[in-house]
Amino acid sequence: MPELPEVETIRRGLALRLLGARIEDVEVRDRRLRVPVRTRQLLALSGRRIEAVGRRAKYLLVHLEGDRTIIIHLGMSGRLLVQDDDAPLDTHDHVRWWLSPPGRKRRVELRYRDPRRFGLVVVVATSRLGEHALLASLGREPLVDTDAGYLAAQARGSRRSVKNFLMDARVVVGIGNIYASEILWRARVHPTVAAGRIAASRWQRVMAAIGEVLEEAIAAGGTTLSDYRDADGNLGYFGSDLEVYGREAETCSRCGGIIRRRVDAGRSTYYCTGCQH
DNA sequence: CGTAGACCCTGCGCGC
DNA sequence: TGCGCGCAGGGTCTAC
Repeated sequence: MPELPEVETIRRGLALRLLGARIEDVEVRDRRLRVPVRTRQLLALSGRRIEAVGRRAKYLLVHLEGDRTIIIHLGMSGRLLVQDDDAPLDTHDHVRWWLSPPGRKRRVELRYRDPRRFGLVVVVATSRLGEHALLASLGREPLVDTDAGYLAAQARGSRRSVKNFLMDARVVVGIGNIYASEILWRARVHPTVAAGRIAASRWQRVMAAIGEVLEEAIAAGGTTLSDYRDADGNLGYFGSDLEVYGREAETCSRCGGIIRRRVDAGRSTYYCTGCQH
């Protein structure tokens, strides 16, 4: 479901509400996520405070005192809800944490909900976070490393499509199916062009587009399609700002061309036939 | 080796 | 109203 801007929006929401909170209790209702939940490991975290909420790629990192981090990935349909009282349970509420925030009487509940169960909740030692299999081979953070030369170097000799290349987390993280289309529209690059055939000047455009599209989406609070919510359960609103994604047969706002959709390996790609080459 | 495609799972909207 | 189908934002594995 979420791409980098959505995850970053959720991270900020969690940090605002849960920093310094102490874990009081945990309940695992369904451990069958992408990586099976280790219930006893999660239960063993009771009593610890949340020291920071970080992010690497689309992984949320809940750092606890005592060298423990909970890695949370939302997959396609995952949500994290922060609730002040016991809201009605959903069939797909898999993990519940009860937390006591500093200076507040009532405890709050953090709830992990994920109908498709493509996400995960994993406990690791903070000191060995970077070595963990989930994180070890991830590529660069696009909002931190903004070096177009790196993309050009990684793409050298590659015949795969530039859209596929941008979505490869070993190269650069956080770019999913929606923003890959949006970024390439912004850069005026056709999604099926071979990554290895893109000139340095065009990589500059692509890199700039990555930063702009992701930053704007974060500023807007994350894209909304069918079911996205931020940490408070509010709808994001960047969805209406998407230029090509989901706009098959509509008119390009830049050149008046027709927006087309193509499907590769079951994933839709949207692009303008007029101004992307 | 690089790359494309299948697959994990559930829910939703659409056409009939 | 009910049913079958296609589609969905991620990541990993397999086969060519």
